[in-house]
Amino acid sequence: MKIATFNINGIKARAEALPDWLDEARPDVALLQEIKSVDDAFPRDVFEARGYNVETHGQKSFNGVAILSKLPLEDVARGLPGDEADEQARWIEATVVGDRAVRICGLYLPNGNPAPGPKYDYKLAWMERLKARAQALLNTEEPALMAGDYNVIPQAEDAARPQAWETDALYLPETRQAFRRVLNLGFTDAFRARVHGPGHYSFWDYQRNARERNDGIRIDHVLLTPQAADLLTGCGIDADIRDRTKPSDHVPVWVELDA
DNA sequence: ATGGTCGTGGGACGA
Repeated sequence: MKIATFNINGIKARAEALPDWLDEARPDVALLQEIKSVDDAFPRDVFEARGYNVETHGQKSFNGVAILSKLPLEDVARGLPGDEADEQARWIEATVVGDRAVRICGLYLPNGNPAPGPKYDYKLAWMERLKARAQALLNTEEPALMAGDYNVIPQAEDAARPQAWETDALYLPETRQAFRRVLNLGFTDAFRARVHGPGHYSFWDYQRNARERNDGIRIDHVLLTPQAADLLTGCGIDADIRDRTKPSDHVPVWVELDA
């Protein structure tokens, strides 16, 4: 089962690039972030025509997440638990039934800039709620994963110029600590389990020719429960997608599970 | 130090 996460930065703007990537990469499951669309405006027919089941959790103009799956989706849930007043569409999860059932969560973690400030407070509070959901997933002792745009640069090796991010909400010590607290519950960063060293990024800013200079950061992650990590057979970043016509500023990150 | 680029929606705001 191939599962990919992709921050598409607007479904309308990716009307060509997203289907093209799906046809090439052929993921069984694609977790999308920043669809920037309400549910009714999401072009689900484009994906249903390719054999995908479509579940969205949209919002007008901003945020918004979705799951595309060639396998049946069960028990779909929208919204990260822990704050009934939170109206931002940043979390969707479902059980994907292949050879085995896998609980799959798609997330768009708040950016948090500028820090300090209310947006950074929201980011840290959101990460606390994430930790609670993560612990609940572990407690099931079933294969599960949480994948998406974490807006977290975990370590210096995950940025081409880490010094440039020192005061940024994506790399502040408190941000990285909150991310480690989730990992330390018992999750595996799928990419780092298989690929070591610097130079592997999932985001390049549109500005300052960041892609041409490979001035990137690795902020899109797939975190696996131990039972999912047992099934891990591959992981990759489709960096070349960033060089296509009208690309997102993020690229897909994928895992292959024996499930 | 500043501004540089996108997307949404049709003006700012978010990233």
